[in-house]
Amino acid sequence: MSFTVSLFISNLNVHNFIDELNKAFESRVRLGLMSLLVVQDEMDFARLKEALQLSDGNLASHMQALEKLGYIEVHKQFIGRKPNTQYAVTELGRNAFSAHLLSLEKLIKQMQS
Amino acid sequence: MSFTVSLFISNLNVHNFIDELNKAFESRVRLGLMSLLVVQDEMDFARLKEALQLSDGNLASHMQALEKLGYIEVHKQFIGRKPNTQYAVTELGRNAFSAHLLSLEKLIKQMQS
DNA sequence: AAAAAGTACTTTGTGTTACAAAGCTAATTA
DNA sequence: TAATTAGCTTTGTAACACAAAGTACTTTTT
Repeated sequence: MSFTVSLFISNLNVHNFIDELNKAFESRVRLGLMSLLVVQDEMDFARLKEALQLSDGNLASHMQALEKLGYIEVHKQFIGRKPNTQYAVTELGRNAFSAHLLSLEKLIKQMQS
Repeated sequence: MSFTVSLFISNLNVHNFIDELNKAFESRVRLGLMSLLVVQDEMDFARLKEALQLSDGNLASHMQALEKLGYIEVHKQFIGRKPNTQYAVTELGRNAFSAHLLSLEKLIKQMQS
């Protein structure tokens, strides 16, 4: 009897952890982009593209999605006379990503015990 | 100069971690299914469906995909006179999932340092 | 005996996503 | 003047997720 109960709780836990995960960060690319931006504070289009081996269009659309969610900010400037687009994570984005990693971490720890 | 070099290495690392992640386990549902099966050894259709709040069709198609990849096995039986389908993770699945979690863990630790 | 419900799907349809490839704009360098 | 750079946008395709409905067979309920 207590066996059944504990199984039920364990299943519930998994469900909760899963629900805490942020859909916006599911994909490997998004995980990579956020990881880089959280650490680097600012990175431009070319550097991100190079770092994650993405096509122009693919990177642009991922960034657009993250921007629409308010997770990153775009700063356009000129370096010398060349256009340059810098991306930075917002406070909201930083918090959301932290929460996501924390949920992942909890899930992983749950698995290891 | 050494600053530039260390940045380059850091970017490379992220790229490597991301590449190690298994596409099959990207989605929250897949993560949940595998987590449950790794811990529970065997679970049936109804329990999985209940635990993760999935529709019949959605669960069936996820399980089919995981089975096709060789990550889970299906055991059909009768309990009393009712049909019952048990799912279990395979050795391959267990290893693949472990590797995935390990890569996630490495990525997270990288972020925290 | 007939109707309802359980078990585990399959089928169908829809909307979302990922992504590559090509096009585009405006400037810059060769 | 031609090619390149920078950063997109557009277009098209294939994959995916998912709900809802349909299916087949059985069992339970009435």
